[in-house]
Amino acid sequence: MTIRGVVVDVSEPKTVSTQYGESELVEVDLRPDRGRGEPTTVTLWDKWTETATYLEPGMELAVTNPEEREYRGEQQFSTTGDSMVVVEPDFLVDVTDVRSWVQCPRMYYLNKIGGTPNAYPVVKGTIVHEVFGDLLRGRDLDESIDERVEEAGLELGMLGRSADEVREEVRQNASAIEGWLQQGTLTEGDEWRSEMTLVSETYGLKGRADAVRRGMPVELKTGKNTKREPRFHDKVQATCYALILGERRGEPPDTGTLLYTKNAAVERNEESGDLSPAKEFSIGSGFLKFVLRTRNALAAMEHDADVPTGYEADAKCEYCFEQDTCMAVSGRLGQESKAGVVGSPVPEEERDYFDRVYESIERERRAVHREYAKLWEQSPAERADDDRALVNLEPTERTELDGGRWELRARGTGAVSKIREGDLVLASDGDPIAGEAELARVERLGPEVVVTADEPVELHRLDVYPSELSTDRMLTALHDAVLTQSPEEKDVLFGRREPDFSAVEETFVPNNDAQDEAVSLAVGCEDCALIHGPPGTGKTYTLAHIVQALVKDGERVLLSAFTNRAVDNALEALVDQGFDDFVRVGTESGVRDDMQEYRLERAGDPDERVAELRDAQVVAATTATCGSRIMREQAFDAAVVDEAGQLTEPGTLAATNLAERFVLVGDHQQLPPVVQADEPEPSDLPTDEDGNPAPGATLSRSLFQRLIERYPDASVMLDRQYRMAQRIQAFASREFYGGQLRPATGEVAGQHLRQLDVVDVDALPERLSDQVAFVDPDGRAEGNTNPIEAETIAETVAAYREAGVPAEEIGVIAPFRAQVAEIGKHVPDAVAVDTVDRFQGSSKEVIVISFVATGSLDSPIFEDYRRINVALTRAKKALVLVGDADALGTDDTYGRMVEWAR
DNA sequence: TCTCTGCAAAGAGGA
Repeated sequence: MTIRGVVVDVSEPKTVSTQYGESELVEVDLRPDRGRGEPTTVTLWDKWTETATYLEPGMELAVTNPEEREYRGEQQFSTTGDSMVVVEPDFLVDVTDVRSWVQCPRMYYLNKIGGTPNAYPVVKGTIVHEVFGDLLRGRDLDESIDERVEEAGLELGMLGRSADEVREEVRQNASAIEGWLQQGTLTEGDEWRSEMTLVSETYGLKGRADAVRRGMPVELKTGKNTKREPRFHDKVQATCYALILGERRGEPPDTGTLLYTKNAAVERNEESGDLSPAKEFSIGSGFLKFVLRTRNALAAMEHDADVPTGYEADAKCEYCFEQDTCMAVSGRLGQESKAGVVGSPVPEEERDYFDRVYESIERERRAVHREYAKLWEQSPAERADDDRALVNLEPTERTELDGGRWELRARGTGAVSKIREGDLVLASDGDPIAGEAELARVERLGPEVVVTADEPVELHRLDVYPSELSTDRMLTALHDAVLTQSPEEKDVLFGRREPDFSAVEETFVPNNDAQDEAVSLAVGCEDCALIHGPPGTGKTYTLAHIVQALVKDGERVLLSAFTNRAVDNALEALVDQGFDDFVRVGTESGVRDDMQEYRLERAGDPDERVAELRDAQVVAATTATCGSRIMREQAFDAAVVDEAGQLTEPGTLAATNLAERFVLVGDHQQLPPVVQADEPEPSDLPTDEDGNPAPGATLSRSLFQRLIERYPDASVMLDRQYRMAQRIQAFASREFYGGQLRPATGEVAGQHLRQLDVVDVDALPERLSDQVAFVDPDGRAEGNTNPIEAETIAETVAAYREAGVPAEEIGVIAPFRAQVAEIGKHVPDAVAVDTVDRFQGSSKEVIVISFVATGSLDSPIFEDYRRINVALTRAKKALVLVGDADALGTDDTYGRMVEWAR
């Protein structure tokens, strides 16, 4: 049994005499049910009083196996010898973070904001870990080493290491592993699992254990340790895994193993001590509790987004390898630090910005943690209608691939989910938490589901695997922007100076003034240029011209965007213009097939790989990839960023940090960045002098929008659109672009379906003969669907089809995923049916929009008018709005839309 | 019960 609730009060510690002598206690008042229940008191005894010192009202607390008693008619609880106390159990602490926290809380913080550098020990450690896994899977040693070193070609090249030298070093480490495996430690009955993904609901921990042998954790270290005992922080790490394994099995393992593989390379006469690589240690309940208290200290600090000072630990700073960094960061950000402070702080507005963005990112991190919680929130059966998992798969085939990986196949159920091909997912035997689960890559979806994974799991279920990668990368981008950029480079970001431009006389785009001005602005900018591209205005085409013009000036250019699709589209535009001297950085599954030939391979000869990147004049990658440790070391003259309106501030910074100056291309009147966290009410946000949210106070306001509002003179709006008929674009132009958006030519303005040879307009019903139509089907919303409306949509689509419009040229847009699925049942596959959000960026001759809502517009999805802007501007020749006129009329903007469409 | 794209990850060194 576990008592869990929100802390309302924490008493002062008291010392009392008990039958066992003096004991300390703290009483904590909790409200169960996430703060909704009646308050109850939990007494924390002895060492758990340490955890009480971090507790504050508002934090969540869980106590396992408490003693329950009645006191004056009230139910009270207290810790027992079997109890575990967990602070903020929903906050999932990474096991490696507990390890670095034990070394020094400030080291944890520095790692978190600074990211992992491309350092040789890290890269080598990774290779040795992979070889370890291969050996456990019974693979040939030499073959494994050759392949794993080859795979790290790019990283090794960046570090100036030769493959031969690395192979030799890895071989020495691996021989220690092999020797240990052969020592008889590995017997027939040994049960091995390598790289085990572990998540603990009870203790709020997650991580990947290097290996688990007979239920006991084995951690591999590529360093040496000639002491008898494993290093303390290594034991802490292994014990965290023991804690999680204990939750799964009822009883934690009593032994952990550390494998120090460099011991094998130490000369016996050089150093005395214990040279055996494998060191075992026993895991007692006291140690398990210590590890959990450490985790609690970390979680409590994260609750308030506090910054550790280093005084929390008794580590000696003068021996610390991070001392210089630690002092420099403290100095720049004005933080208190045990190691001391060096340098002077950055200006106050920059420190405030850092704090605000940091908090926004940490809110987002907590939202990702809640996604993890959904892994165990519901039983598999209940999840049948949940779109974050594919359940009830029937495993059909398991094939071992070259390199020891497995291809797993299963029969699907045809259910829809947010899982897509190429995604990284948790593949499991049906229970992703307590059962066998492995990280896997989705290769194919459909009637047959195909994934690849390291272990041959019985494929019954796939779950979305939440990732903190983008939050981590936003954080390092923030770090780099504030701490590594020069004061001059930061002036514009912090509103201290108007962006500078030098005059450009050349003509780049002869037949479109705004596009030409955009290219001139971009080429002449000294700081930044902002290109505002409404729907259909040729922003990708313009962007490609900008890249080419910069290249012609001898500049090294970074081309980036939020999505892989946008990056590849921009490259396609470049290829169309006859330019293909670029390198595409990204994962194989992310890059479109026709761009694979430009993709930078990671594997190969170190010198060749790194030369390919270093010598590239144009490098293209998503902003997430710009934050990777490889890209962070690249430098560019200019960064050109597409889809900038959909990027968070720190997301944008990941790209702009790498360049001297930047060009942002986007449209802040279309969809804003996707943010998972519930953001504070606008009234609760700190504001700037114009009444806008202060920079970075919310992630859902893009840097593009902030800068374009702050520096209108640094921007150009592309005002001529090549997509929509005049009649179709009119409403969007008026509502969202101040009437500035207009058709590029008379031909564009006068487009009509009758111009398509295959279409017989006379065959269309009267109400669909105009370019814009409104239909009220008199439907009824049922949750997020409206079946009657879906039928009307299907009839409308059928009418266009019968008149000769090809299915490929018809698109249907709905606000909700559920309605998308409903409509999908009634229209041919070739008709694209999708949510507004996923339709952004594409267009069709005919667009039919389903509004779903009846009676009123009470879903938050209708609150952001930018969503209707996107929906209405996808159509070229015909647009049909299908919805309840009364519901739409309850809102002024939607009401005007109906008036316009009728 | 609102919308959702990116990413793999991996860690040595000492008084």
